[in-house]
Amino acid sequence: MSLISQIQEQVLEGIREEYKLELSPNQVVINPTRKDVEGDLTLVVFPFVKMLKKSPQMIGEFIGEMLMNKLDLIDKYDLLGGFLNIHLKDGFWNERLRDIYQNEHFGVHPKTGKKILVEFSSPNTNKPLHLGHIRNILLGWSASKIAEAAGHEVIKTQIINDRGIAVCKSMLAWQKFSDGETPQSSGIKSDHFVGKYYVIFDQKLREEYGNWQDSAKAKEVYQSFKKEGEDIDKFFKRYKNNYFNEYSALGAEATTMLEAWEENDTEVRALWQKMNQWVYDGFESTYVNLGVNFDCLYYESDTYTLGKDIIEEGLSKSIFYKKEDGSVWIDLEDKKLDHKLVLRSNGTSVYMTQDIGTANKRFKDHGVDAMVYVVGDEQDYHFKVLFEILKAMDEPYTEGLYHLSYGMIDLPTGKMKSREGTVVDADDLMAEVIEEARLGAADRGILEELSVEEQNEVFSQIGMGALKYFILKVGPKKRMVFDPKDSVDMQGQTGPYIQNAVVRINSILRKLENWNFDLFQEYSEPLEAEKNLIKHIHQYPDLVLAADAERDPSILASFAYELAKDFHKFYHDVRIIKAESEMAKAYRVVLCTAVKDVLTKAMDLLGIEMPKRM
RNA sequence: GGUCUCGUAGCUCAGCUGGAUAGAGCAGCUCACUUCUAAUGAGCAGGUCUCAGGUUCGAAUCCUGACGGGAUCACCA
Repeated sequence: MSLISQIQEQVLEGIREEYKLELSPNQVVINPTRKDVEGDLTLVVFPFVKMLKKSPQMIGEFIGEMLMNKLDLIDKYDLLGGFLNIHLKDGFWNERLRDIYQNEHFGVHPKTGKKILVEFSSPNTNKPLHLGHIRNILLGWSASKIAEAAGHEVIKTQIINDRGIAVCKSMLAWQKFSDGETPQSSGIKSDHFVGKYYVIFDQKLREEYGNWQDSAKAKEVYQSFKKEGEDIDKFFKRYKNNYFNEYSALGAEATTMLEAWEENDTEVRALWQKMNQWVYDGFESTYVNLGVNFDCLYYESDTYTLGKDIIEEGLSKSIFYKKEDGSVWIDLEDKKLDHKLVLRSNGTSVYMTQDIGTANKRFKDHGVDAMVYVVGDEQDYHFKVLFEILKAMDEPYTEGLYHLSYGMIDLPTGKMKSREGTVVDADDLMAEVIEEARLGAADRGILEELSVEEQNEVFSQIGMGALKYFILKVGPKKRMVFDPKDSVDMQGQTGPYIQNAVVRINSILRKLENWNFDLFQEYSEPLEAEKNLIKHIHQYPDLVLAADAERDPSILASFAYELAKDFHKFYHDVRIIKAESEMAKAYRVVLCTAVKDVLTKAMDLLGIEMPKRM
């Protein structure tokens, strides 16, 4: 039981005995004492004033005395206004430090027996990964690591959107315009190579569309479909998708190719496999550089027909209803959502159908207790509907469904738009931050004794640390602005700042010649700065649970920063190797080691590695 | 237009289920390396927490409304 809940219990019991009043733990508000006030924990007395009809002073005295008598770990208390500040005994903190130092599983919670599937990344196979994917991947990875630390078994997965009209666009463009060029022959990274043809398709389509706009047919279309007062340019901008479907030769070819794919045409399938393999090879190196991997994969080409049987089942149970045209719908008005299509009138699936089927398949495959979908917030509505449908179907896993929704990333110049070429490419971005780390290190010339390989490893750890921290420090739900200049920053609240704290500790431990662990026990009056660090570290296991419950890595990002900050200050103010006594030295070595271990663990849950030196 | 979401310092962000004087970083201005790594530390300056009501001992936090961003409302994925 955590310290705070232990005290809460005691307060409840005390009030029960004295006042015959039954309260719940969340009515007893206990916070860490604010920095500028003496004490360790603060109990807010105000809520009791009304309930007990006594003055804050009297209640505070009562609770303070009662806690002093019942709990051995309390040194003293004082009352400031309606706030009861509790001081814990130094011995208490020293014991905590020893526990933390000796427990290599500190912050790793006992197994819960729960199995969680986390889906993230889930790219389309027509273009390379970009900054948006990076946020998704970092969140998914971190949420997975946090869930593991919270004691759950985690299966990391992604659904690869490897089929559909977008994929056919790249394929068709390559077939028509490449002259047989390959990633090997062109020297372009293979996923970028495929992306290039996706862009080419769009260019050719636009050319074709532009020419068509001068035709008589186009004029006719404009006249009959334009909105009141809409000028011709605006109209054609809006009409592009219709053009693609109804008039475009390229559009027709792509659609034909999609149909051929669905009919298992050998040639089309062979092309599809070849180009998708290029994409997968490219993705793989991006994933390796990001330091992530998956336990299992789902492919949309396998799952896109799933779900129809469940729709049938739902129809027979009257969860869905059929319209006259044969299309199938669900009415979610009582859930404050509207009617939603789950099967087209021609009997084919929509996105929702697949997702229903895929959820069931995953449950059958893995028997999971929970499924987490890391998907951008533009799909909030989709997931609300999906989860409601699964609940209506009374699937056994619906309690554990969670949409880890995150906000889009904006650039300082505005939104990322693939059409306008403002999308930040994942590989380019990583190369940039690593290069920046290299330049920073070159200035300082501190890595010279390392081999080239070791140096490269460090550059990559620092650069990626900066990038990952920059993204993960922001709460997932928040739309964030990504300024490339700031993202390579390595000072202040950044990944490298935290890494640097650990590197400084490494340096101390390297230079340390002898010290005696037994003397640690004899250092009985720790400094405020030392107690501060212990208090800080002590919170870590609870924060892992909080980060898991909220599915919010930024909780740990803030924690690591605050701890590193306290350590940097401590390092500046207090001698460690040349401490005033052997006892103090032993104590501080233990403390530094604990700080280093906890920082390393917290950052590991964010997917950030610690360099040996920097 | 309906629904959802966000609005905190010049900029990027913290601020837990309501609690003490709203915090960091960046940018700006000072200062500190013969010391265990200055990718650091200390300081100055920077705020009507978008606005208006309400709930209460107490509101950046909860409720209502307005304003301003964003998302979404396809037999697209």
